[in-house]
Amino acid sequence: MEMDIDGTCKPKEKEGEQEKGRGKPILVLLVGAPGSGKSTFCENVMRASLCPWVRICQDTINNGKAGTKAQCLQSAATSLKEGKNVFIDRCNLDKEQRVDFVKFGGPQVEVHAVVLDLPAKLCISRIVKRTGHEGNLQGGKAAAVVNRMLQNKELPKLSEGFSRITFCLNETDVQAARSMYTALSPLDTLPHGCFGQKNPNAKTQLGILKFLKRPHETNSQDSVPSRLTKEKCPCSETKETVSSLSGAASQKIKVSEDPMADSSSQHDYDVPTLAFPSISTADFQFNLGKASDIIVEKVEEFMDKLGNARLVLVDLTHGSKVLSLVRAKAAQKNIDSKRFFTFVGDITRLYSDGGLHCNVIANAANWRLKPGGGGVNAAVFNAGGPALEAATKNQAISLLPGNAVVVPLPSTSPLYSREGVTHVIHVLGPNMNPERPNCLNNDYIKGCKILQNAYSSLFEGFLSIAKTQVKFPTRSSRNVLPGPSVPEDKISGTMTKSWAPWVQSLYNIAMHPEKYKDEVLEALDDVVVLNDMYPKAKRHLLVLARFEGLDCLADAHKEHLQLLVTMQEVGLKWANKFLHEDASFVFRLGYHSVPSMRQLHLHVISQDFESKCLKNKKHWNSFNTAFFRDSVDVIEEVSNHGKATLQDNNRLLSMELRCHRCRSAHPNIPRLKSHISNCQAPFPAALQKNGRLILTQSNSGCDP
DNA sequence: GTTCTAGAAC
DNA sequence: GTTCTAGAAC
Repeated sequence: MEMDIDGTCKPKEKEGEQEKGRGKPILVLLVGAPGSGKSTFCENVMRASLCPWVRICQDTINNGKAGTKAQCLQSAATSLKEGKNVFIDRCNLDKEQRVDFVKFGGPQVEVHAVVLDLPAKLCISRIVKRTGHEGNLQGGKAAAVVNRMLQNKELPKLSEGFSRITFCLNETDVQAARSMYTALSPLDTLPHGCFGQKNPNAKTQLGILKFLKRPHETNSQDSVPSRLTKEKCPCSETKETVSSLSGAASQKIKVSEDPMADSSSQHDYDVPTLAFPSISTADFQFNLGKASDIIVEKVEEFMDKLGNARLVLVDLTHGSKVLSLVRAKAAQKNIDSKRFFTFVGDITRLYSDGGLHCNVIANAANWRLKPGGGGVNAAVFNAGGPALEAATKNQAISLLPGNAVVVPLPSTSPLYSREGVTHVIHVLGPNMNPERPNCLNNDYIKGCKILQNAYSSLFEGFLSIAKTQVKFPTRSSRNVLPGPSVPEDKISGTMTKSWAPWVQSLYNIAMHPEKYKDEVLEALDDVVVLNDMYPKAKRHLLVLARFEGLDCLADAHKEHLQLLVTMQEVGLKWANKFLHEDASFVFRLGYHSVPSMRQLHLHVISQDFESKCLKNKKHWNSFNTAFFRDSVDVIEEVSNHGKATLQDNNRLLSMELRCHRCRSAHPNIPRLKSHISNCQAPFPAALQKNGRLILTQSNSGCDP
């Protein structure tokens, strides 16, 4: 169906219908994620409309604070009785949330929906702007929440009881709908039906709307008054989740679904929260009384260090013995019930099912850190998906009882996107079950100690995350050695930023190669050798410097000369090993002028560039322009001038694509790749000097 | 560093 | 309509 701005959007003016339509207020249910522009929509209509409109916003209905759905319903009833039109300004993303409002419809009231089905990206960017936080964390959280909400969205249907539904898929649609409701006079009605829904005709419709858009209309983002941008988000639906701690009286925590809703203090969504299961009491058959003692004792010990962060003990079942024991003991000790409480629910669905956001969850892991088994471990690995498995493997391959390992969760994991979990901490507790490995045979002296250690490691792991989530770690560890200080703005200012998490992996490997046995090919005192995770050629290794504070080539100075030589020697050794296996290989050893990953690393790369990981211009040019600094040249420069020359990255990385052998130019990556797979031209003369190319004697015959 | 995706280029 | 790039997300 098409939205016909010129025709149907105009109010009908037939006399008979006027009579019928008169005195029949409209209730418009806005449907959309946070940041979709619901409040702005209402405000704009209300400012120019001749009708009496009331905006009922769940976030402000309670004297400027978030209220309940019931309050919204009550207020809507009153306004409709007074003959006013009503906007219901809350997310209303599923049928269940809408049904009570639709019930207002009937001979006295008409119920419409306006669906702001805008791209998630746009909503997220608005939320980030609105909250004034430019940081990655806020953006990431907003993204996680909006994505989660949109994943579960249920678009309204006429069958729910709406007399009219207007779908807006972009800003133009929003404007059209806005003008339509603004133009509505008290005597008008709008045509019934579904308008603007995405369907095979959607493209035609958008075309028409674009065409109809008047030239003087600015886009709606510009026309948003600034006071609105400060306003809180309109859509929270407050869920009440029962959790209890303080003995007899069960305490309710309110968790708003909308992370951006303003509350007097910091919003729940922003509070670092660890959800953890009771360790060892299930399959490992640890005594419940002793375990609950240890939980409370350890929680108490960590309370002082927690700040505003929270700990939540989670169990799947109501009437869980551990939970009630812990509740009673915590109440006895007067532990702050806002920062430690218990929760009944699935630890992998705390947010989606229970409305409780926990950015970190603990897993009662097995010693192999592998999926399977049963209980919490199976559930967590299952929910985390392959991304969790891979990320776990990155951190450790096994765990001893009493220890914990923190695993940052990739955004590809459903636990991240659906639940907003950024880290999983695997914990291994003591085992009293003779059927399971490392059984302690009821030695509770040992067992208690191990369980205490397990909780200590868990909580310490959580604290380390909570701290970094407040702010990114600075590179305070650099420049530990005496020597010339390194200017912070190394090349075009790109290196002054804090290191984002993904940038750290090489650093972690360099500092703790023993934790990465699967990846590391060779670990020496000064260097670590590993395969590049995304090799850009048949053979592509990295030689990492094991040196704190040596993040990139710009950090390399005279005092690192010996290290640079060692890196080259080790790189050569591996290149020669490969040449021994296949004499047709040709290698180059060198550094990127400005690397993407932290920790100085030497690339050892075969010159076939035959790899599906080589995908774009930047990949190619980073190995085939002056951006790539040959190790031999770097050593010479550092030796002579105390530093290596670095080349401006932007220009070089976006240069045209040229074959590294014959220097012919190619329009795109696929064509280049197809060319280099056949090009047998000798390498350019400059590359053949000074040992920049590593090849066998017999292969060097291609030299003209 | 990768992944995702809109829209340019073909 | 399909392929490819470039920018933004993480």
